[in-house]
Amino acid sequence: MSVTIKDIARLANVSHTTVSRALNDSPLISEETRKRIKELAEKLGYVPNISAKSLVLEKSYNIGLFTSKKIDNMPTSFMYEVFDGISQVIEDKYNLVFKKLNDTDDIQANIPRKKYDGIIFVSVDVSDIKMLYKLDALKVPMVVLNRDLSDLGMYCVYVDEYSGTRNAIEYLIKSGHTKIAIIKGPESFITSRERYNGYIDALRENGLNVNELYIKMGGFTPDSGFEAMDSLLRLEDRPTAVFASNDLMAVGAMKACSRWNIKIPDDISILGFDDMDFSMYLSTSLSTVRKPRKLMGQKGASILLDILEKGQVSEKACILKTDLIIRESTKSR
Amino acid sequence: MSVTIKDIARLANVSHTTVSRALNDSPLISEETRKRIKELAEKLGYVPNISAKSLVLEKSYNIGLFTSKKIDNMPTSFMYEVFDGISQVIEDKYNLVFKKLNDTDDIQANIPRKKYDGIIFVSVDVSDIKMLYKLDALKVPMVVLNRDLSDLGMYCVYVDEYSGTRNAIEYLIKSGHTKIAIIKGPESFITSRERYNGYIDALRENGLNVNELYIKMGGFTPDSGFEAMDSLLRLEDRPTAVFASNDLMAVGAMKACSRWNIKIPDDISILGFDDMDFSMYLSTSLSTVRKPRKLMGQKGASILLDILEKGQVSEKACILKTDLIIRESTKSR
DNA sequence: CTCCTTAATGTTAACGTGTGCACAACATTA
DNA sequence: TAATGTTGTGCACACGTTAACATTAAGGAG
Repeated sequence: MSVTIKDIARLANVSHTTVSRALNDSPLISEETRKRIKELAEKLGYVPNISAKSLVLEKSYNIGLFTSKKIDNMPTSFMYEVFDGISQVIEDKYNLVFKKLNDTDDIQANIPRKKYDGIIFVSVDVSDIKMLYKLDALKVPMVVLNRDLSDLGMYCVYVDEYSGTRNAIEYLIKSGHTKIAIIKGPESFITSRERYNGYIDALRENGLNVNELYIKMGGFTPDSGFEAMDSLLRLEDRPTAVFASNDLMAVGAMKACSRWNIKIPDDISILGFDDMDFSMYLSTSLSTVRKPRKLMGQKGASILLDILEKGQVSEKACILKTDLIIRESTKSR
Repeated sequence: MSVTIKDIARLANVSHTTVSRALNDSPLISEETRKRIKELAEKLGYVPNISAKSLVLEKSYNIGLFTSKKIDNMPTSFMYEVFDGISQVIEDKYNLVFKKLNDTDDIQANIPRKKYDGIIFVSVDVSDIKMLYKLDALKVPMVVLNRDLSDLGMYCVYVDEYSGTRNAIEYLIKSGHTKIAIIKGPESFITSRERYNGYIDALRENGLNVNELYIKMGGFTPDSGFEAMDSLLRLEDRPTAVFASNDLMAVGAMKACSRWNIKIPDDISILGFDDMDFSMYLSTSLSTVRKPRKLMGQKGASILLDILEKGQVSEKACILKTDLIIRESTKSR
């Protein structure tokens, strides 16, 4: 049996109420008793019973970290890095409870109000919106990561993928490329769309035509990048630069080039997105757009903590910037 | 305010005890009332208050997923895949609470007994043993992943990295290689040691000398693989095959080769370990040893669930096998 | 009809914590 | 000196649930 405030109370010759107050730094208690009780508690190795606290305070000390099943189509490291950032900020203040949700899941039944003091939702797919609405209806403080939903009044932390891509494509244009292809990510992924829009706008606003033949579908996996690149290389009029919507597809694309005996970057430039840990060390190191995944987790967590502890937060949305990293896989024309 | 068993009791004209019994399928209740109460509960959208349950049952419904800070030196996808396997098995039965521990952390204070019904510890570094002893002393059911500690009477699920490596090296030997180098992982990592031992024994038992010059240190990162390979290529008598203790270092090693204009696999064969999602799609696809990371998580979780729910489990240790995947980066002599 | 057994339900207490209210001791003001 | 304010502490209850024990009703055996 572990030590309770009643045990401490008995030994200190006070009521358990006094102990409770002393340990919670209530102003109603004299400095002297507070010190005495705290020392005693420390000595006895007192640890508060979370269940009892939860029951009376209507707090669970749980933070739900949710995402959709679609996350399985993302590179495995993505979720972990976000996660890592979050848990760094949360520390021991809350339990971080991870769950993959289906949009068919009954959120009302499985995510009861009482179970989570706050929610961090990592959104990857547009269809997540259904779940987000349901979660929002629970009236539990929530922060959405990886997607801009400030219009709906939700707190969100996301990366400006549009500008990130646009800058990258503009860099290629400035380097003399005019025939620039894109390998898109999964149709329904938010990041895919943003990156695609950045690509399109960069071309348009620099007076370049959008060539439908240069737009290929991919699935964020190396093999889809391979296939897409393969079909680009079959074109009579090949592009001189290819933007792969993520590094994993860029790897596949590079492999296709090596099959066709196409030299990177001499024959074709390749640009990725994400900057994964291996990207710098590919045989031809990959130029890419670095996305601050861990930082996104940290920001999201600290906003949620602000809401939970201070009851308010300075701004509804936090937008993070990417960095363009130029390595060996891109070259001027 | 949410619905409680007392609310249901009032509406059903029974005592709250009856409701509790009905919902928990107690044999003390008539089939008829059980059905009636359950329907009513469903209709009212009753959700049990976990805190109250926890308080009286002395159960937290939390499972701690712990690892050491050293995990940061592992490829980011490793932890996530293990994690993913675990949460697949745990489902909604427990909360999965992730925490990185320092060996300086006061485990007695931070991981109180009551807080976790069970613990899954992912061990990467030999020094983790200190934490494991402390955790074991809490007398909370625990399963250790990625390491054999059955000697200490702990439940464990791990991969036979020794045999995996040994088979891989023997494959190289059978392919005619005699000058085989290794790029080791971080000195204190358990997997590094197992893989190294597999390498050494494979050479010895096949009558090959162990050449100290062919043993290089690495840190499981691409750049360390690059450096190690670079120094191997400076040798007068170069190896004809290199075993990189993980795929990330293999990537770095391949880059070093491309800098030296060394052709893989014609001049040198490269073999990795892990089989990461991109390994198959490197320009020269990587031969490697596939490690069932997700499966390890699943097995560990199901053993823990058995302990928690059935009170016992068939076997203390579960050993998983690797697969040797031969691709383009290795070639016979 | 009485006594005993059994099945179904109710009564009450308990888990560990926080809080509204009451109260005592003491200090301040008029 | 009486009235009022301030400070520190304790009492009793509440939170939602389970469980030991008590009670009731019904049915069967004598």
